[in-house]
Amino acid sequence: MSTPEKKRIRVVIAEDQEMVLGALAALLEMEGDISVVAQARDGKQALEAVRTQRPDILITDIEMPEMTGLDAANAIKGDTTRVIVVTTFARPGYLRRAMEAGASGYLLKARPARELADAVRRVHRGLRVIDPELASEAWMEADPLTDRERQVLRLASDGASTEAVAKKLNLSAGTVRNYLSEAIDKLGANNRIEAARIARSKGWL
Amino acid sequence: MSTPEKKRIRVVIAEDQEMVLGALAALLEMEGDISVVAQARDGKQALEAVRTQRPDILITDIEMPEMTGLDAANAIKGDTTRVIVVTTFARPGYLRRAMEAGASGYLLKARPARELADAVRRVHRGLRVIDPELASEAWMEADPLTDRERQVLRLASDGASTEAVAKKLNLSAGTVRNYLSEAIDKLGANNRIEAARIARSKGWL
DNA sequence: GCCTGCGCATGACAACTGTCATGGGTCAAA
DNA sequence: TTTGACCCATGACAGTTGTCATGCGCAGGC
Repeated sequence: MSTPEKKRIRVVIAEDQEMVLGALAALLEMEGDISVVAQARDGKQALEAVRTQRPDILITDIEMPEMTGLDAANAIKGDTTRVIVVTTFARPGYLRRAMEAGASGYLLKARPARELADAVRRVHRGLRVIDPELASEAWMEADPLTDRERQVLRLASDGASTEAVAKKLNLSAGTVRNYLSEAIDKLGANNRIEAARIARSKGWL
Repeated sequence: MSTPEKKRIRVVIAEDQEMVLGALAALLEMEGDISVVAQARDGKQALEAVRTQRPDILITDIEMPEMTGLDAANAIKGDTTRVIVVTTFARPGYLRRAMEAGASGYLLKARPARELADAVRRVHRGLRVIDPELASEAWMEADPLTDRERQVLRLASDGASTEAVAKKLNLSAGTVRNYLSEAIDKLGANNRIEAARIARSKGWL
């Protein structure tokens, strides 16, 4: 082979679905200028891999066990390794948090496979890559919920009764009802179920 | 290359996330004995591809727009094309429905990437491939819900009030409450939210 | 220092939800 | 043809949920 043998872009991939992880790695390895130096199954593994491999780029999913990709991104903020978040979800809250965590890219799994390698190259060149679907301002919509409201809503949306939520958080039942009521109001919902659905769809839960 | 050039196993892949679709295709194309003859983004496209390409094997995701992978499997039941369902979810209801739809394989995306090609070969040889995690009898647990109960629960779990569900289904509010009550009882839940969560986790919703 | 936002609480009322008893109808299988 | 499963309905009751007014304490911004 007469490959010019320039230094390849060194990449670590984090993704909790083994099959997808392997497939994405195979995809990137096919590119002559990219090398996958480690594969991680969760956020913690991703962190370790970044610390030991010092890759140019970390490609990470968001929803993973142990530690989310967003938390991992936060942990390596300021590092020389740049982060590209690759996720299923077009949620404003996710994008916002990714940006706050210093990510250089936010790509949806709904995009064609070839865009991944492109994104790697662009980010390596110092550019930012935001999925076009998410690029508009509207997507940066701020999360209106307070921490407590979020906590309460999360538990309630798992099916816990007001009473059960109160016990778990050491609050009075009335207080829990107040928080839920506020959350429902802020989200323009009619009940806790709708509120949870809306919050989740925006990436606020 | 001195490839013996035997006939390759002809495969169609259906998966709604473009990036994953492309990556899986790349993964399989790397195998010398497998050829991806078409890529589908939803169940309808999968059906068309199977009709026109007459592949040996259809690899399909379940949750897709237009038509689920399970429905697609049902539609080509009896065909010479064998079906391997590849999904994120270890839900008994999904496995059961896949089997009833005549699928030859049920594989989780949590499995290593190399198992996909293995599964393709085994199924091509006439074998069945069921993910080990799903193989036990317990997973075949039957869905206790009636059609109406399922419908009502689904709508209610989206946040619709009893009244709203009743309107949508042209039922009286009381009837809806009865169905929900039965569903909650059958699933051992304490309220509609928990009931929906349980049903969903089993693949019954 | 004063205001604002947040956390937490209570009480009261109205609305919604879950349960139960009871009864009607259809349809398929035994 | 009888039984059983499913569909649909009503009414009544208790329990849960959502709303609102009101209040206290605490921290950060101005």
